[in-house]
Amino acid sequence: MSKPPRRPLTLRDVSEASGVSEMTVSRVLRNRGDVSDKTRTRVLEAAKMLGYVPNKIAGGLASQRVNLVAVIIPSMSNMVFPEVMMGISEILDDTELQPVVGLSHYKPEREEAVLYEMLSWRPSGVILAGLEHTDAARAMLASAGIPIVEIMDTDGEPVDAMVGISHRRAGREMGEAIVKAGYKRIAFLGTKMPLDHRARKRFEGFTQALAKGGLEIADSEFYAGGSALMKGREMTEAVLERTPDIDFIYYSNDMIGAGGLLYCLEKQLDIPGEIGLAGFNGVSLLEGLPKHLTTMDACRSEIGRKAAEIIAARTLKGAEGGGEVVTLVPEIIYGGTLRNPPEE
Amino acid sequence: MSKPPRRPLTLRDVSEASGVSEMTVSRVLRNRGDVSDKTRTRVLEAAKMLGYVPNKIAGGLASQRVNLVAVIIPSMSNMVFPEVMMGISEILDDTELQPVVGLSHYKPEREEAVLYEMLSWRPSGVILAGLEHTDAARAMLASAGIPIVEIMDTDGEPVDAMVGISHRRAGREMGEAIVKAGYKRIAFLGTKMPLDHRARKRFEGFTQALAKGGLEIADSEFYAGGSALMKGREMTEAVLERTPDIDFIYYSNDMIGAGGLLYCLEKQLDIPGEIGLAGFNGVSLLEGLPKHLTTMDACRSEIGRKAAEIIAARTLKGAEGGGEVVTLVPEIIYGGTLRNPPEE
DNA sequence: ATGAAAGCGCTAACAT
DNA sequence: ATGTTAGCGCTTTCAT
Repeated sequence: MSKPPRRPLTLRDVSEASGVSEMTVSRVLRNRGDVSDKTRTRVLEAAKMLGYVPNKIAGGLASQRVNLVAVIIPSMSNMVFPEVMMGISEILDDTELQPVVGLSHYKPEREEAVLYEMLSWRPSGVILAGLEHTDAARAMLASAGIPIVEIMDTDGEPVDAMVGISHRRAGREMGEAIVKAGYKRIAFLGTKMPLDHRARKRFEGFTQALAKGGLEIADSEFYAGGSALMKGREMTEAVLERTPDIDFIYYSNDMIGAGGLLYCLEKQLDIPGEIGLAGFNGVSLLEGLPKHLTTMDACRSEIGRKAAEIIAARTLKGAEGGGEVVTLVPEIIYGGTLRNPPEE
Repeated sequence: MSKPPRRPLTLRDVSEASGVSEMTVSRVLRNRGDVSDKTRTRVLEAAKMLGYVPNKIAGGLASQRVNLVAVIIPSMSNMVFPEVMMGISEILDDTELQPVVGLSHYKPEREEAVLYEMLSWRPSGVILAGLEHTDAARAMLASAGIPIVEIMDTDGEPVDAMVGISHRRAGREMGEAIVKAGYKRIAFLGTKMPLDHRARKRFEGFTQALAKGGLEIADSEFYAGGSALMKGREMTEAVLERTPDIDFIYYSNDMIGAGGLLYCLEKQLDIPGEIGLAGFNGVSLLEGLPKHLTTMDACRSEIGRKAAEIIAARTLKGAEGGGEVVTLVPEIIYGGTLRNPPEE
């Protein structure tokens, strides 16, 4: 029952309490170098008794190494980035590295500020979403002298390494499948986010595939904010009223897709005959809906894992590396809202 | 187009480039102390040109102050903690403080390890979920010498400050509302998590309220893992088959509640007449379902905001404080799945 | 308004 | 296996 110390404990305190030099205490606490079992035990006991917590600020300064990995993502609010985080943690949990997360809210200037802040902690590596950044951010990344992995998207030039999928291709493939299934009057529903480059690239790939099939987007609608499920429902209703002959709706994410699906089920529309639906992401959250939405897996946890592996390999194994490119290939997950192609 | 420096830049580099002492450069970069406009401009230009990023490791060691707030939560996977995080960020964004998140995965030992790791960075404060921790964790918290705010739950004794709701009371009030509405055969569906103390307390309060009304839980089911929406559906089906006279189901979270709601709608059950349903959390994610689930707001972002305010006030305004207790009172959100009490 | 010196708590490098 | 010394890059404090 000793009262809490006013001054935080230092190595010196443990050194004095155990009668061992600071250096040896440091070695014990870090499991580095040869220390006799007897000394080790004594030090550990003293440290525990005092309630000593090492000061990584001082340690980092002295060793010039900080086991932090900066992770910068746009948001936490739609489950895709939390899943990426889980993939990252899964790998880093087996190492000494620790992820530290920062949010950009899809704003490049904010991303730049967060990056600056994080780099000032001298992390061992940086993982950040997307290939589009401010010039200043790219400059900081390029001169940071640590592994940089840009994730999610591979349609562009990375500063260093990149891990992701081609969203252009993802949109194109879904477009091709829809065209092939014989749908003609196709609508697109998405988010109103000029800065969501990945959604934009999917949209581009999608329209491109339709064009190749001689089709154009028959209608489209974009939203911002609010409950995605409800927005999906509302936008679907709006589009179907405005353009009644729509026979397919491609949603830019599964959540609004689910809202649309629920709406169509309620209206007793024949899915996928009368109307087909598809989303994007493969959100397992939504398993359990009355009917499964056809969608495309964005390989989120795999992306997190690969990115973390690159950082870990270069940081810990001293592998030289640099410029790694990992392109994952998403596949359509058929869920019963996209009909089979007509027989030849 | 200068090539990236091998050695990270230091204050000295900026000092030399600008012809101003390190000390003055430091003052400019921190906006502290009097510096002439001329000097300031010169320093800022030099720093920008070189691409200098301050070293907070060194700064933190020298100043003995680190603007980090450690936040330890169980998980990111169910939207409740991300919402708490948003509340925290909302407040801290207006200050110099920065949140750093660690996850405990509902394991006390893991929480202890994460806490130790975070305390070793000497944060300005700690926010952590729940009042139940290992003895070692409580000891660390008690002797850390910084503001500690335990959040979510107020049914217990905090180490220092606490902000949350009484889950016991939340469960009791929902139980009372259900009893008052005249339901008699009441089931409970929840997660199989002995370490989720808040769910346990809600359950306790709930059974207590039923007991006061002369009722007992008629059936119950618990799940672990998997898609909550689907589990809600499956468990609802199981319970209704096993105990067909069930007239109310209380779900421990809105996600499984939504799954149950979708199942009941599909089976064309009369809600809330034939069967009533209620959840917990007030997840706006689910607005857009064909029928709204009656639930209870857990005040998540408000909890985050209040907790951050306590840390900010004590850290920045030097307010002495200590032991603040903020008890928020959640209210039932009626959504059409709980019938009105019978007329007297 | 600016500068010089000392030192934050730890670890690398070099003894012994 | 253990100890000693010299910083790591900044900020504090005290001068000027």
